Amino acid sequence: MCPIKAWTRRKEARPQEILEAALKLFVEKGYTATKIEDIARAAGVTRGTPYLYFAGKEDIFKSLIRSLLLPQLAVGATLLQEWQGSASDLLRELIHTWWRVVGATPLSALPKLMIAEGGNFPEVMAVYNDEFIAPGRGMLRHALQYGIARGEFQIDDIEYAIEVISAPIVLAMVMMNTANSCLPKDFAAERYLQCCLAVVLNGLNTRGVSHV
Amino acid sequence: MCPIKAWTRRKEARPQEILEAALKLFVEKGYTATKIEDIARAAGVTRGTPYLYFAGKEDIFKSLIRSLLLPQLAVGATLLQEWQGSASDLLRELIHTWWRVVGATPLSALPKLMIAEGGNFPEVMAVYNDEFIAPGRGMLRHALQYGIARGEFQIDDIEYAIEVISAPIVLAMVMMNTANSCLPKDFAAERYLQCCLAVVLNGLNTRGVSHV
Amino acid sequence: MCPIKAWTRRKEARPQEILEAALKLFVEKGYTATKIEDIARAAGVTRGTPYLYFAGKEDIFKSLIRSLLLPQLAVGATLLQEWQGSASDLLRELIHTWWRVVGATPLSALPKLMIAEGGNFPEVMAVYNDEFIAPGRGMLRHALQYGIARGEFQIDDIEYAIEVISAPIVLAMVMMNTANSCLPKDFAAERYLQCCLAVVLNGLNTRGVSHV
Amino acid sequence: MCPIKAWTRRKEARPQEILEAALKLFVEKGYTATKIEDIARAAGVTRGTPYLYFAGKEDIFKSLIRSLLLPQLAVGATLLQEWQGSASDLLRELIHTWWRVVGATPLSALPKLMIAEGGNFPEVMAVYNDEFIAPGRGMLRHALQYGIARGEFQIDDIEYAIEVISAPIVLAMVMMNTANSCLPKDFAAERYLQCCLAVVLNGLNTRGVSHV
DNA sequence: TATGAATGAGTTTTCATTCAT
DNA sequence: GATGAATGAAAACTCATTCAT
Repeated sequence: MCPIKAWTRRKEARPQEILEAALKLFVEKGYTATKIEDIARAAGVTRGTPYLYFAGKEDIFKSLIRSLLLPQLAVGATLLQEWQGSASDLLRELIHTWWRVVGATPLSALPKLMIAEGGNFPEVMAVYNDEFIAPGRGMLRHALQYGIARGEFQIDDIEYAIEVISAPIVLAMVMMNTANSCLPKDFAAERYLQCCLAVVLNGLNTRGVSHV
Repeated sequence: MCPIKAWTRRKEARPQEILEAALKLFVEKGYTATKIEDIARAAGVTRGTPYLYFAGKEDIFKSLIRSLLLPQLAVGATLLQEWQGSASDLLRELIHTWWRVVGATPLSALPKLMIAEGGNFPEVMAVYNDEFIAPGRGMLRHALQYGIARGEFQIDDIEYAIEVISAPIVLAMVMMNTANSCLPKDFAAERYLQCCLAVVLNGLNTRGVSHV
Repeated sequence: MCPIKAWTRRKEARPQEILEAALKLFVEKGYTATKIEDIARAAGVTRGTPYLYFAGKEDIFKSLIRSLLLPQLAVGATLLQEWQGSASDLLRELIHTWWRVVGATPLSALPKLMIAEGGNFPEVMAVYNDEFIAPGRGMLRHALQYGIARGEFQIDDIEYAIEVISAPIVLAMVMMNTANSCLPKDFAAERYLQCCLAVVLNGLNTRGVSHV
Repeated sequence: MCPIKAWTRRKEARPQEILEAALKLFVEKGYTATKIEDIARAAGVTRGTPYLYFAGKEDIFKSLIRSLLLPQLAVGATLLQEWQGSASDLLRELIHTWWRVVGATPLSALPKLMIAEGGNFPEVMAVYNDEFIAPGRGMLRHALQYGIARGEFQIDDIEYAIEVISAPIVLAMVMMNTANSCLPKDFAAERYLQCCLAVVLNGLNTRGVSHV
């Protein structure tokens, strides 16, 4: 009825600020456990303000995912088209690009978000699968097939291999967004990717020696 | 009054039934989004009954994690102590045992549960890390060190390697508990593990040939 | 979280009590101005209880109208079928019956309710028109046509006459449900109906004398 | 800067436009269900503007009623003073004047407004009764007494007769302001008034014949 | 004057928890 | 032990009102 202190800033960045606050909290506490007022406060506004820009909590969630997903359309697809070198290097490049474009950005929150909340938002899950997961798998698939064609890779089961190769990256993104996760302290992304590629490309076994 | 009184007193597995129902729903919808009444109905009882066995919703969650975790203390530790063969075989054995004991049981729900809800239950997270993650990592670490000592494995960064190797298994467990996940249809665990071990042990590169 | 004093009564009459409280308040203050908590308190329960029986405020309103309307199906239709006497007496009988069945019961609240809120509930309005207004008009129409056929009534415009004849009754019902209405103090329904019928049947002009 | 500055300063009919918009919406949806922003938009201004002219929503409502009521003071009182002819004709004249001055103008919205909202605004209701209803009833009373004095009318209960005679007019005004009302399609006011007067003056019974 | 972003009190609605039966 | 009606604290959402521009 009688506001004590009215707004001082008026930005067109408001919606973005709200989405950023929401992302942080949804990732941290989950969708249902996050209160609108938490989001509002984290965005520096009051209870009613988010409703000026979004229809409600669910709309905030969906807009959030959408705003994360939209810029992702067609990323690094050119990388694959033009590649001339070895499949190993292509895979290295792909993984590093992936991390730069996804893992080291707010996008890295998506996997955790969708693991935790996807079941409650089937349509959002479908969009996520179609526009984020599927293209990513597609690129990996392309690289693996390229390696097989060159006689460089030997893979029995491509679909499963895609899963195996991407899992360390995905799980790292999840863990980076999880407090008290079991990730080694001072997680160094670069070294982790190196380790990941070393295992994936060469395996643990010492080169050329079969201990089986 | 009525001498028959066909009132088959419900077995004392009541608490267990409630926990099972709760596990299913917590995994499916998340902790906060799951209503006590949902749990009660799924367990075939009414709203008030869970409170006869548990102090409240949070107690159900904690009891649930505890009941999953407790039987796990010291599993397969003997495997490691007595192993005589190759490190590759030890790793194979370890992974398969892990899947049998965890992946193919209700325990497989734990990772998703803790990813989604761990942030809201730090103490539970701590227990999970201490009693589930740490021992698992410990066994993997042991196997890797065994392989290094035998000159069989070459690993620069053991802690990261542990993460890389376990990620495909963990993520598979997560996906198995996620509706509309991106897992390939008709996921065949056994073949997936094979693929996983093939990559981890030998890498993608064809044996003995360096394309780098 | 910790109810001080739990319920003492537990009735199946609860929904009815809530509807009665709601009727009183809706008529008194209007739909939007009536708070769920008002209804709850007037029904002797607390905020949450109405939601055990109704989906929400709108459902209470619709259920209310429905519960008022349902018993009305086919009322006094028999009166018309069997009538042998004069049309004047039929009209007298009809008006008195109408008052007894509607005007002197909670049903008398309907006209005011629909005048005030019908615009916001078009479907409810349609039901009200179809099941309450239309049958009533139908009976009046029948009586007037009966009178015309007998050469007893002379009416140029039946539809408008129906309106003219029913208006005093309807408006009386509205006013009876309006605080500080302009109805004469100590409104005596019986005398009002007499007056109404006197005017309608004989007009104000002294019998047989034309002052026009 | 720009010398043209085609910024046609909005006429000072602003408050009037706001009241007109408010009248339309209050009648259509009710006071509480009408949002200030609805009114503002309908008046072609924005949320804040009504507050430049009115203290708040309630003030808009009261100003509205006042602005409708004020011009009504002493309307047609002269008609009564100077009448020389028959009482029937006086009544005819009165009813037609009433319709012209009230029924065919925005004033016709008043009855519905007061029926729906009067209970929440007792002071407004009092003003309405004193300045609108009472004078109207007074004029009718005067005409009826004139007719009785002339031996032209026979009326047992003047106050009730006033109600009976005015009800068709009042209810017509209410219905004209109600969407989906049960009024016959293409309501023709003039014919309705004729019908009304025919019934009121002569009754339904054929002249001079008693069927009772 | 006019705007419209922001506020925050007030309502609706949900649901964990209690307790008479 | 079990039930489920009822509670009431808390969360989602609305909207009259304010005020910097």
